[in-house]
Amino acid sequence: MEEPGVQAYVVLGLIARHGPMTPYELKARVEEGVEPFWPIPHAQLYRIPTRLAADGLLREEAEEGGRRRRVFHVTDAGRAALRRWLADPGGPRIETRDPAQLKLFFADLGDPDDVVALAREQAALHRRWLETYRERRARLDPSDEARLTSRARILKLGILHERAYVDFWEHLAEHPGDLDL
Amino acid sequence: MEEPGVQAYVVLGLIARHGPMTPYELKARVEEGVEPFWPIPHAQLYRIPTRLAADGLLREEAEEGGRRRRVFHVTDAGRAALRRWLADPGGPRIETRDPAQLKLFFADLGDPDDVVALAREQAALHRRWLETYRERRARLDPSDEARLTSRARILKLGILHERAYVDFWEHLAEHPGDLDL
DNA sequence: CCTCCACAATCTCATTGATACGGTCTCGGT
DNA sequence: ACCGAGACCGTATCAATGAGATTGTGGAGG
Repeated sequence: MEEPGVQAYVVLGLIARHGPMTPYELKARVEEGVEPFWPIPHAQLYRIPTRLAADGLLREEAEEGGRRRRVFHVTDAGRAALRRWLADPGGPRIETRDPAQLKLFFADLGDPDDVVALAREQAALHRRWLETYRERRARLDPSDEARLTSRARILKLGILHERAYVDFWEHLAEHPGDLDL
Repeated sequence: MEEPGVQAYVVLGLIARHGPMTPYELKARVEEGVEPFWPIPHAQLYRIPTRLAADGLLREEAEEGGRRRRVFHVTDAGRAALRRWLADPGGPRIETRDPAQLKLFFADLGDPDDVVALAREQAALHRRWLETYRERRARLDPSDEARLTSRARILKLGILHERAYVDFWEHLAEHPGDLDL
């Protein structure tokens, strides 16, 4: 059995938390919550559970009916693997891919006005994300103790994060040429 | 000619700025500066210039000698493509892949102590990055006007960014259970 | 002259990403 | 009851990618 990749733990975790699921529902849950720190293209959400089932970490239960949906359940082995993963503070390096920072990096090769346009665009974009995170946090369900805590925490990080972006790009849009914020 | 991907503009930009280069030197420059916002596995830095040369955006010049190094030069078409790209404020969505945030997201499925260990680890990690960015900014060469500006700006963003991470993880390590920083 | 290590490029191969395609269910209208 | 439309759901396809092993070169020191 190959050591599962990080993506695998996303599906393991989602199923462990919310109960048996089809790949399509996984897709919805990933888009909802996981996307900002670990995007997964939807086709993967059909391939990964298949592999996990072959490794015994999930159990597949075919639904009847023309739309042959496949419902996946966690096995004890799956839960154990998940806990092992959570207990290990290591993992692959964090990665960011931001085309805007790239354009800023190469700004000396282009027109100075390009930077201003870029900054305006990015400021708007990150303001929108900041807003959606704030709203989500406001709408958190206060029942369900453990869930609330972990949800509030990552939203907090998202907000901190987007605030840094907004500050940076807004400042750049309004005071280009100023080197220290 | 296929529309070039983002990675292509990284090599185009680096060669346009620093002059003709071999893939190996590209690798070094990417590791130096681009990695934090657009990582590229080194093998790509051999494949991409080949393709760009086929598209006429680079020109290949084989070096003599047993070590058949290939030096790539920008063409006018290459420079034009680069400027067009820089002038367009759009681009693909920003993406982040952070295993630590993922573990935090699933924290409700594991032992509460795991979070503290994770937070400590991450705080240390991001403190180190914060330090290296600060040092780099201190060591910036004040000659070379345009270069300095764009370099200082992205370092600034990196610092803002890492500071947000450090604040978050440090706080979490010391006051787990506290929901608003 | 030989050895060792950093330098440099390429190869391989399973995995991925992107996306088109093929079904199926539901619901409103007739 | 029948139909059409659009959302829902799953799979197939295929080139591109990522990881990392492998091959080879040049130079410095013994």
